[in-house]
Amino acid sequence: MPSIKDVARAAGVSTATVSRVLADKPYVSPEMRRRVLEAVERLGYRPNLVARGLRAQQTNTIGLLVSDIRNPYFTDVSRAVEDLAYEHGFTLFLGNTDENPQKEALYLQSMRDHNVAGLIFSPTRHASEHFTKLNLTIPTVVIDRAVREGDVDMVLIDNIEAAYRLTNHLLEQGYTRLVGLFGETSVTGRERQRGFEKALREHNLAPLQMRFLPPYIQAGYEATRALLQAQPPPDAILATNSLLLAGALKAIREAGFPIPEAIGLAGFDETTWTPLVDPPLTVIAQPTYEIGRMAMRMLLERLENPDLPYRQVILKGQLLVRRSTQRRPGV
Amino acid sequence: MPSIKDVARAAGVSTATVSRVLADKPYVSPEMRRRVLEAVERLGYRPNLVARGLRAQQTNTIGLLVSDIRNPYFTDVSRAVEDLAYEHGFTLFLGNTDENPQKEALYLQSMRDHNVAGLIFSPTRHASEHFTKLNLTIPTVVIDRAVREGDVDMVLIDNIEAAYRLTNHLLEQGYTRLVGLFGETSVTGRERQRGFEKALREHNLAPLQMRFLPPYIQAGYEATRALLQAQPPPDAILATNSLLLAGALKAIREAGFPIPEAIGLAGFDETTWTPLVDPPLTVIAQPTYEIGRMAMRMLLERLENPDLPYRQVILKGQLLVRRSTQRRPGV
DNA sequence: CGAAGATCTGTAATCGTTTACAATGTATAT
DNA sequence: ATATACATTGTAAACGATTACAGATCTTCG
Repeated sequence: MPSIKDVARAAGVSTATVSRVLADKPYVSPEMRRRVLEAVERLGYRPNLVARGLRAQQTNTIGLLVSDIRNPYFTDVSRAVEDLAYEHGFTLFLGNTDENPQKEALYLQSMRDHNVAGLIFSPTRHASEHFTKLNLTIPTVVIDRAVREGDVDMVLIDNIEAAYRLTNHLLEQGYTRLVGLFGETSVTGRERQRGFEKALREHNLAPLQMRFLPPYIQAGYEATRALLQAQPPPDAILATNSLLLAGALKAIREAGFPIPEAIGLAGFDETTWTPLVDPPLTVIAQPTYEIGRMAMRMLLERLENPDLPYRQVILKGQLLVRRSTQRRPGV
Repeated sequence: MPSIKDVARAAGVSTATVSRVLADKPYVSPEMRRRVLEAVERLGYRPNLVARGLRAQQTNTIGLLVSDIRNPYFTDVSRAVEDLAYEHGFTLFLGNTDENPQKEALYLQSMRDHNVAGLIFSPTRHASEHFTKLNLTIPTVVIDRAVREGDVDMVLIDNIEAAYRLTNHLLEQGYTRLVGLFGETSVTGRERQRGFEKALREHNLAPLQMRFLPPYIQAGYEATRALLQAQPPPDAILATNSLLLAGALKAIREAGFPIPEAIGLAGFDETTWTPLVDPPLTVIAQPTYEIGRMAMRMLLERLENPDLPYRQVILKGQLLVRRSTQRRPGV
């Protein structure tokens, strides 16, 4: 692997000149430029980004920390972040925190140790104290979950409103014995619960049951299975992420309750399968790609201009009504 | 951010001693060790990985290059890779190549420029010549697609056999007018086609149609829509990845053909939704997590011991028979 | 013609580590 | 007591880039 010294020697110039040519600095004669470029070409020289990162005290990398890349929401977000990062010459560090504060802390450490230029991050519910210390140093955009302390930009959706809207839709369809399944690990779950309860309260109803669950299909499945045993059973289930939703669907199917007649099912997050299952599912679609894009754009802007005021962008989810909740009122 | 010099000063020792303590080298007196650790603790010192990477001429990073992280296959693989990387103190660079040889080449460059310790990589069909040059330098494990040249380890599944098995299953169920949808961008598609044709040939049948398509749901949807217009229409469709499979399902649904009676549907890749759609889909499940784990394990072993002979691990897919192909023969 | 300024190039310091080597002191063997 | 080995610590040179500074040359203009 040739270094800048090799190029300098081959071109018969100093390393300073090579560096200047490559950085397109002024005050380089055409002749020197020609010779340097020729040598670069001939040797196949590529600047060592590690060395550059050390000297410049900043790298062209950004860290993306999510709870689990397999969650379709984060898959899409990551893809958007990567696209924009690629376009701007940044490389992406990826980490899964599994909603584990300790893992989160270790990854935050690691990102700082690698001297990333910026961070896009979905913090766990008890965002580690490590985080608040860190975001003073590293420009950070928080996604998916609001965070109180710390100077950060945020990209969120209005969870309360979205859950409220979805719940209202169920109520309008005539469902009355509602059950809510929420994620237990992030504030997102809490917020969606608030929207759920608010809608019920306005209809003078109370939730039949509410469960806070870890983000696994299995958890949604087991909880739903248990809930369906109740007398009377719920007549609608709202699952606030795609994993719980998949689990709920599986349980309802197995128990043999016809959807949407005996029981309505609605949830969060549009995925490949929500329109393909039987029946197609009513969901709140989050603009995942747009969230990722916006987060990365805000990060780039802050890197450009660190004195920008901190911003909080709230995007709106979209209600996609499908057959899983299409029951005539009063049936 | 304190550097090793600050620690040295605070502890009243040289930087060499600090480094030795932190690296657990022998020949350090207990007293020095105590003082250094105390200073490290007090200052909150963390070694700068960029500087270390420069000096050591190797980093604790590895690159993961896939065509699209949103493909559930790669999502799962990446998660497995990340898990193992995390356990071993490696950080992951992620890149999407979009099956675009130019993007692939740029990312390979970038990974080398960052001096990654190793690479896990699913090459496009015309793996860039850049790749063969590169893998002489960087230990590489190729996944999903076999590659002829270059010294690399590989983790694959036996695509010919898997497609053969799946096709045979369709034939045993009495389907005779088979259509195959294959990925056009990787050798994987070609191999699966070979297995498909082999099974048909052995039954003295010929494929009704074969299509090579880009890896998008939309592509599978449009192709299937067109194919269903034929007279006579196909009575079974085999789609060799989850995206084409989703598209095919959507098209068949819309056209109103009952599955599995009028038309059988089978494909590759187990996902969240394949057992949940109507009807549940027969697929070849690839051991995605195991593939990622194995790839990372092989990479770690090679980093440990560069002189290992190159290995090719072939895992077997699992045939999951579900309702979408369950037709009594002769109906 | 000479001074001032602009242009071009190189020397050497620097970023934060690790480590070869040298220097010093201490214990052990003869 | 002397030679030898070993233990402990520090000095300084790398790793590969960028850049402040200075020196050299060339223009320009009064």
